[in-house]
Amino acid sequence: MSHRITMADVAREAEVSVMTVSRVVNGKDGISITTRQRVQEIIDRLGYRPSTLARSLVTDRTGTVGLVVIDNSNPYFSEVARGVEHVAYAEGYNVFLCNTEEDPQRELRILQSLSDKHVDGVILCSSRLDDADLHSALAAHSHAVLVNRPSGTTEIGEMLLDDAYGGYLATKHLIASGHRAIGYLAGPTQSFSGAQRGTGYRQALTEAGIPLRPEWEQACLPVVENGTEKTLELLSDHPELSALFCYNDLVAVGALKACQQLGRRIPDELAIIGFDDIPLSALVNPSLTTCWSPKYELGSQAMELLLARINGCTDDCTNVIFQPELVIRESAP
Amino acid sequence: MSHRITMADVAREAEVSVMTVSRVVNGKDGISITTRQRVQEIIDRLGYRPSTLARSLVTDRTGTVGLVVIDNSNPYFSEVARGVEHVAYAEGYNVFLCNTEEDPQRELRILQSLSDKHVDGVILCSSRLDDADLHSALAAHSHAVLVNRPSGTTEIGEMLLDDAYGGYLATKHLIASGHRAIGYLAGPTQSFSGAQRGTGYRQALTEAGIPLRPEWEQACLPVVENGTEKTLELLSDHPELSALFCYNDLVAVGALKACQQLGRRIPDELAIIGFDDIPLSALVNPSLTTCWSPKYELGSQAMELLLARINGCTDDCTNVIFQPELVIRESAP
DNA sequence: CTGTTAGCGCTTTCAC
DNA sequence: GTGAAAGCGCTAACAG
Repeated sequence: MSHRITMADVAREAEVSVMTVSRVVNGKDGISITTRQRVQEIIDRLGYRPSTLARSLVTDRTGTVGLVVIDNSNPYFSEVARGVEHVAYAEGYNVFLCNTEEDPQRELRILQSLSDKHVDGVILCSSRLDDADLHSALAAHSHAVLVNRPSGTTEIGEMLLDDAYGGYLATKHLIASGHRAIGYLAGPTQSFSGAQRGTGYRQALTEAGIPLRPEWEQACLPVVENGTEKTLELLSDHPELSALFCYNDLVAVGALKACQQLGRRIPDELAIIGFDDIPLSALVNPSLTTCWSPKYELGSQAMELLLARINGCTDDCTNVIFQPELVIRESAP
Repeated sequence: MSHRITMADVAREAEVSVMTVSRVVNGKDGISITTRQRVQEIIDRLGYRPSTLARSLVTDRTGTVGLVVIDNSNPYFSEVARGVEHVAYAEGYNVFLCNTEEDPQRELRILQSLSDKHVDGVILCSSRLDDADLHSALAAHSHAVLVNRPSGTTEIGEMLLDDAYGGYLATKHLIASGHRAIGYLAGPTQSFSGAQRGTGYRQALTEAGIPLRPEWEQACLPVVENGTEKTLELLSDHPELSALFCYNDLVAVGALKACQQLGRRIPDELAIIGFDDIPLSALVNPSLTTCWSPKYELGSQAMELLLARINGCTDDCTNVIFQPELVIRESAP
């Protein structure tokens, strides 16, 4: 790398001032067509590219945003990320992808580092911070959108799924099939969606006149392995369970494996419902009944909303609540 | 956002020069212990954070890197990305994640935008650019590491898997099981790994004295759906095939589905081997025999190598070639 | 239409 | 030990 071409280089070559070059670069008017052409020619010939760094220092805009997720190798998040990246690319933005790995301290440090990098905004997906930490960390950011969690303030955008309704739908489906002993593998304790889905689950039971049994609910990590472990525990403690509603599809696949180990047949000896409808759920055997979630849209819309806010939109840049849909497959027909 | 605290603010409050604050912030010596403490106290009290933007403008270092992949929602790439992000985080770097979506033009534009953002380096995973475009696009970057593709120059780092050996291993395994009519679903035509795996496939056949049949090789997109389609085509044209080596696990799962449609039993009526060993391959039914690839390590090591190069390492910052390993499961026991 | 001046927030160099 | 001056590459505000 010898020397990066600067505006001064172009200006010298074109025998104009730096300001004139700046005007051409930014397509501002108030420039004679001939100068513009001459400068543009030189820009092209020299292969000049403006330094976004220098520009950012004065405009206070970087053309970057941060996307904070739990774990990009989880198919759910990688699909959300794809949605974000897709609209970011279309708008000329670049996105910093950061994994919190379920660690609130790490999440805090990430938010800090993104602020240090002067991102124009952040998208926080499934944050595991408590309200106080969340709001203080977000105070350093001019714009933010929360996915899968309400913000409690109009300062922060939100992109939500009606998780409670999803839990309700799933549980009702199980009840309609005659199940009354239905367990819930509830996901991480700090997960807002996990709590909401639990609300829907309980509402469906109550509506059906089935008494709630707290011991049928069990927290778990949102990964296959822990799904298997917790299912084994739950079924060992409560063999009477005839159905299981799972926090997400990964956990549900874990439950599937547990049943295989136990020789318990699905759906006859245990019906299982997952959540998210990741591609995997259609590919396992038996295939998974699940609640569809608009993963890609959650991401793309979150980015749209963030952009709207960055560009000064206030009222009509509305938050969105998506509705889940039950996808019926073999594990709970 | 009212007003971001700057060094000048701290300097004023501490009644020292900006330079002194800078020294404290950067831990440089040549400062009395008392001044250092006093300044540090004020930094903490004011919550001052240095502007990486301003710093970058003078140091020419941004603490950011670009990661370019085909599609982050492909489990292979999302795992590579996790590896990259993990070591980046540990070293205080942030990573821009970009999807090319198999589009060379888009890949070119992405590389351009990353250069505009002054990233300290880029990691290009499974680039689909031809050599000329690749090298001209990389000329704008001070440091680069290629994953899954040789660079042909010591200027650019490389992180490789011995793909030919993987193809050889897989094919040999099938031959050892008595197969002689073995097809190859070869992946995208511009894929370097696809070509290499093909080389290994052919070598194994030749060694076994089995004549090569080009019509048994078929390009395909590296996704489930196209795997299904191309398998249906291939089996319809060549029903004599008794085994199939697939570019990656997604294609192999696609082949699995094709067989289900056809009522062709696996592995008895068609043996299938995939590549990469993504989590999915152990979860489908029948489970997939495949070539394991060190996805996370490919990412983490690529980032380590890039950092070494950024930090001025020249000779002993060596490229790495990983060895694949055959993972035998049900689809080709 | 075009140029000049100032300054974004920091580090580098050199002086004291 | 500490500070003053200059400048990284650009844009905003005002002149002319």
